Amino acid sequence: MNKYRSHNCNELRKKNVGNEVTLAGWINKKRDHGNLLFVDLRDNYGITQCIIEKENKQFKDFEKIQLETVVKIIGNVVDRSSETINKEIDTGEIEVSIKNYEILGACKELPMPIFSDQEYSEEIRLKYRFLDLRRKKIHENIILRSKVISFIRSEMNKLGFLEFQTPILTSSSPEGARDFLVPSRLNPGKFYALPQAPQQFKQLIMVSGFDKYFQIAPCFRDEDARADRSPGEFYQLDLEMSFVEQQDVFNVVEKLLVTTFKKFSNKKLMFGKFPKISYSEALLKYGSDKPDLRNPLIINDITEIFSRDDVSFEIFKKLIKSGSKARCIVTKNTKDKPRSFFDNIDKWAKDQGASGLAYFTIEKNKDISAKGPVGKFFSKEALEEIMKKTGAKVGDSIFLACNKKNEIEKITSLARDKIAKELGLIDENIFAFCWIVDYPMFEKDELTKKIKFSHNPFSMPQGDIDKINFDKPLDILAYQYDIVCNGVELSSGAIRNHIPELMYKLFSIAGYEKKKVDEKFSGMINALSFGAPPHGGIAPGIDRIVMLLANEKNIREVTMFPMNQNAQDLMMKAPSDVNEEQLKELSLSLKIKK
RNA sequence: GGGGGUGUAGCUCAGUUGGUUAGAGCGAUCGCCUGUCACGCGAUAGGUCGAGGGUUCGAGUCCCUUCACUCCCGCCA
Repeated sequence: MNKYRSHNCNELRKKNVGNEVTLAGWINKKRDHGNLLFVDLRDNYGITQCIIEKENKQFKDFEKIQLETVVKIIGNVVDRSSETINKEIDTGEIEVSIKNYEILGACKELPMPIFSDQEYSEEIRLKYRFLDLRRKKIHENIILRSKVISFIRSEMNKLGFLEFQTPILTSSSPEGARDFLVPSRLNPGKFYALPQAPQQFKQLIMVSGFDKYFQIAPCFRDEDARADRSPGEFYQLDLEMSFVEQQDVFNVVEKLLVTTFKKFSNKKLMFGKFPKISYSEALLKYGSDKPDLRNPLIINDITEIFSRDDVSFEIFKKLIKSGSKARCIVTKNTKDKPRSFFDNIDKWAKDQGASGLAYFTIEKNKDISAKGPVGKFFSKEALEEIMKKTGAKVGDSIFLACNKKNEIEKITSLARDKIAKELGLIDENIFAFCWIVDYPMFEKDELTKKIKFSHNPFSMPQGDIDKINFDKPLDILAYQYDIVCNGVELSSGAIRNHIPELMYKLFSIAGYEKKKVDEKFSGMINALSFGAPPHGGIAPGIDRIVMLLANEKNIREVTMFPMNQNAQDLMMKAPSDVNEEQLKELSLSLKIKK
């Protein structure tokens, strides 16, 4: 026992009654009855009720102590009478009668209450993060994060993976996100970059013969934030394996995620074995490469219907002639939904920048017919064809949109979420994982019309290498894959291209000359020509995994010291100015736009 | 870079068609209270209504500009 405490605040039970104990913690709450004062003393482990009466010389002083003051309390554990037992807390059967106390850490007037379920502005929370972190929910989230990470570590160790650290100061890479740059003092005018991910290093670890690597790796990307995306930095479970095919990586990660999610959440897994959905199928059926599979709605392409003579929906017909697609979402048995339900969704779609969503409901009196603003444009036969194609039945409704491929994917994807929410189709108590596979190696930049890597330039193209048709780069698929859970992109990975000639070839398609590749990826391209094993890996996002497990919508809720949306740390006041001396040492001068 | 939301007491919020002295709960301070666990009761203090400009006899409320926070689009291989 040290001088601060003999027990923590969640330790004392009935068996301790009669003991003299020393507790230390924060004053969570006081209930002052004038001649009798209850104090809830809180620490990391729990709460113990302490009590002081006016007979105690220190009573008057104690009454005045500010909440959140840190105190040491010496007292006797006493039994609570049956009617005063508090079942809400673990120590609720006893209380500590205060003999003596001592203030260990005084507390000023608080900018925000700690013991409260109130929400506070992000600004206050971030500025006083150390206070915010005392609050129950977020305190528990951070503890959960720690437990999840150490569980993952031990599982990875059991699976034979070795954990290695890779450099934080490395070189800038031309592909991908914007780099954070760090000026070099010893090399004036030159810059390090913080790693966007340890991508090249982990491949070099494979070339070095270590076989299986992992790391809870910090990653740095200078891009704008989102609710599920921290500005600046985040963590990945980075892993890489030698002599593996795609399925080998899947086996490891699937097992790891299933055990992790079962251990840390009560929610059910929708699939024991993650379904595999190709990128192109995902875009067609869900409008997105990160579909929420809890949502049963499916998007159908019905472009062909509009070439029929007995369909007179001229706006769509015209758009389709100029290259647009028509796609629809069927909602089951919605014939009795009020007109406002449909109109609200149409209005919502317009708010999203789409031209709206047309709709009709399939009815049958004598013949099949369609009710709704655009129902009249479809003949009985056309409706029957739509029903055949989409599985729609009498009583179901159909929402339609028509636009260019990219646009229609975007709006139908959003509409799929929106309609499911309106109809309450999403079971919040489920985790629905899936693999998205068969990503294209390249895509066309809409602005520049140039061919560029669609994801990771180091991915291995699919098929027999000798037979790949490099003249049609957009048709080349890659051994590139993502894991998606409940519509959240959890990780992406690939089987890597370990053949230098093939790498040069692919980079040349994306507009990089051999010289440039040698220059920008010198470490890796060189290494690959000295006996590189076939290898592959993946990197699940730790923050997002914890976010799903903690049932939080915002990544800040599972991050100990997050930055705000403008990538500022309001508590530490980062980023900050530096003095002339520092700049001079780095051979830098500032030119700031007004 | 673009679009939306929010901004009123230390904190969370209310504030009507533009109309007297801008309110409530929590917190703070003071007083009363021996079984509370969101203790109770009474009193007091606490406001540049984010900032600046405009319209008006009169602006928390209407208009313009701007700032902060946040959500989304772009971006994130």
